Amino acid sequence: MYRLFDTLFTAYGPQHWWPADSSEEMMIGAILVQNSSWQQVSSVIQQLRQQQLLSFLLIRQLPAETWWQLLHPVGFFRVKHRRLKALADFMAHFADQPSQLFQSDSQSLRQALLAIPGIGKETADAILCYGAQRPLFVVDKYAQRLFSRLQWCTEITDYDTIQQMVHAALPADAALLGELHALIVQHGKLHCRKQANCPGCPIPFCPAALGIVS
DNA sequence: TACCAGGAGAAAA
DNA sequence: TTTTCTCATGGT
Repeated sequence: MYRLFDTLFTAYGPQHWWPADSSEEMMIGAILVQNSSWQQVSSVIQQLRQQQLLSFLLIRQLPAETWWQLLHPVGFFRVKHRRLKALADFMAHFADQPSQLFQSDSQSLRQALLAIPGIGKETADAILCYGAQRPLFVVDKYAQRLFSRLQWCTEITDYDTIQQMVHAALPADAALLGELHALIVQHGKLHCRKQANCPGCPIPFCPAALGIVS
């Protein structure tokens, strides 16, 4: 796992995740990016920032139709508004201050986030890692695909097993685990796409890149 | 044209 | 319990 991190870091350099100006923006972005490209989400967030709409309060106050229009470019705009609303309702219990929410220990924080409709393990761990600086590896399709091609797991290995594998191999360091996830996403976009044949893959020990397996 | 993107949850089997 | 379907726009 260290070798993978070093290889990816050498190839791509620091990724500077999560690209957000505040924890509030980070949490909103985590919902918006679900099953969507960051390119689309980034432009929407930029618009929201310019209009000073990146606020849990305004998510609660403005009518759904307004948010549907604002979120339209990222897709799933009705679903994502509903999820943002659920998150904003939850944050009202913490005066809309992520810093208040993040005072809890990691386990109860994760359970609380997972209890919010629309926040699953990946989104919860992203908020914990990048928002609250907790040492949790975010498992996504890119990680599963890469580890599968490295023959460290299969394509149906579940989230918890993959996460535990990474946690067992690396120190409990939020910056390190966050950087690894970001590097894997960057690598996935460039060389490890779903139906790609890994052209130009910088991982010398990847069986798929070597053509050993498909 | 078809596939895919920094998922999650409900419904069906 | 596991698999399938739904949500939806935009880039490649």
